[in-house]
Amino acid sequence: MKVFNTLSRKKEEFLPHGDEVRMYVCGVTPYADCHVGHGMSYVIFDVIQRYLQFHGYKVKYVQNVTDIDDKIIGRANEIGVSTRELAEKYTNSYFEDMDTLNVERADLYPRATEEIPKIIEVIQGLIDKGYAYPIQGSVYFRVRNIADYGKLSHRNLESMMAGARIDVGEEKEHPADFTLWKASKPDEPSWASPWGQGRPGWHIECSAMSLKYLGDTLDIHGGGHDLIFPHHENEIAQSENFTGVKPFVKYWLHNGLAQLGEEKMSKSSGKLVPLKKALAKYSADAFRIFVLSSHYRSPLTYSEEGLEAAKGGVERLLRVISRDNPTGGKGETLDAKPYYNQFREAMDDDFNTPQALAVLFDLARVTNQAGDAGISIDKAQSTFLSLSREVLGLKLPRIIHIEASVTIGVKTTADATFIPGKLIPDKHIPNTIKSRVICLTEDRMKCRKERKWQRADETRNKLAELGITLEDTKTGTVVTYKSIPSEESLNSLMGELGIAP
RNA sequence: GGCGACGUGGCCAAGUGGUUAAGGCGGCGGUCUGCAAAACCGCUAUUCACCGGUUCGAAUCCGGUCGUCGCCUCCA
Repeated sequence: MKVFNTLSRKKEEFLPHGDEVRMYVCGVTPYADCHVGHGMSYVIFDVIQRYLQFHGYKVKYVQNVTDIDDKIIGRANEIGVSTRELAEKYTNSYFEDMDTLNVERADLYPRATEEIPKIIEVIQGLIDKGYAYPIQGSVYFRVRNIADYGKLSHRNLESMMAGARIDVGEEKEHPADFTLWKASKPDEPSWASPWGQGRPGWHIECSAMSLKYLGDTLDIHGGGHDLIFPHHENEIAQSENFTGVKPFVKYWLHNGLAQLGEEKMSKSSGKLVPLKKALAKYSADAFRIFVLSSHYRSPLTYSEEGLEAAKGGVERLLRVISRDNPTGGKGETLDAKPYYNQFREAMDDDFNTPQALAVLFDLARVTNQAGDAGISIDKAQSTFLSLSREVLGLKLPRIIHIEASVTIGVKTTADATFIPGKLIPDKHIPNTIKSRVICLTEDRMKCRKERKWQRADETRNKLAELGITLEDTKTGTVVTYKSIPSEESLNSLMGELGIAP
């Protein structure tokens, strides 16, 4: 298995140093709702984590929550709540979104505010070794002493100075020195430290938490491409010089950023789409397919067209697993092994999910072909499900067929409650609605039997207008709810057709 | 200014030296169907931004041009 390492800018053979992969991914600063860029990033690392497990690795996955920083303080003051309340609210919102997206929980979500002792320990250690210095209640990292500073972002101090965009803090020895501990103002949340009341700087909590929970060397450290500098660069400086152990991280993985139009999606630019908004309109499966159909290191331009395309793809996948296995067929069974192998090969090559998806769609086609030809597809379907659900984290709910009745001599399979774009679980459809729809469906079955095509088509069209599609198959009619209609609308339709409720 | 990434069919997107350039969405034609839908079949890039070069051979390597984006400041 090969992964692209930002540090070497090369694909490298993935060799974790223990029997457990230690993985750390930068989490959120909970001061606002997530946008689709966050969704993209966490879906990607979710798939990476899932694939590692699928591959047979044990994974210990830690993700931080930076629940104290300038933005949290600013926002909390703005709306008049405590920083704790604000962070709590948006941390919950984050988990809500992750659950919607079917993102598996990390093993641990340490909070910055709960790790102050470890943070102080690391800062003190750095001071003791001469890598940091306190001034007026704050502590700064002394970048100049680090020979290999810039190795991750592939830049050096001189070229950074040439950019001339670095603030020259009066207190700092060098403009590139960064804050480890920030002296607090009287009205700000603060913690006691050897340097006075204050709070952690931005980068230090990740070093402290990863060292505490995963040890001196991580196998994987992930995050958005925008974190390479300064965040991850500074983490390396802090961690390696505190522990004296190199490397701090074996493999640095960075995902490309979500873009809106031609620009990067970010809170500061205001160019963003809230994740909740996207997920109100599109299913988690559609979102995941959208994200995974481009390579994780490439930027991804968010668009409704893209989501629509993904939605269409989900529908195909959904139908494959919802097919009945042909019975009384030729006794042959479709062998999905070659597709399984190709899928693994794609994922082994730096998590090439677009390629893996292509394999899945190929498997979808041959499965449908086989099903049409009366060849057994149950093995293919289970391979298909395992790859799409376990590895890609798709939900792919099976369209369920419920035997409604056989009153008219034709097997009626009603129900089916899922739509590819947006999921409506069966249990969310009221029985009063279901019974009316079944009634209408049975009436239509009768019409079809009596060759009253016009009336049958009319029922189908009217139901379609109400968000319910009917598909006639050899074994019956499959009903799919794309939205839940009102009882009145169904009553009036039944009235028009002269059907007693 | 420094560093980096990218430019593949109508849209999205794999492929990075050698079979007919994956896959999805969309479109067109067909099979099936009472008609649809779904599924399946066929067609939809002689060509990979442009110009040169290396090579027996390049979308893939090198040089240049144009265009887009990212980081260098908070950011997944």
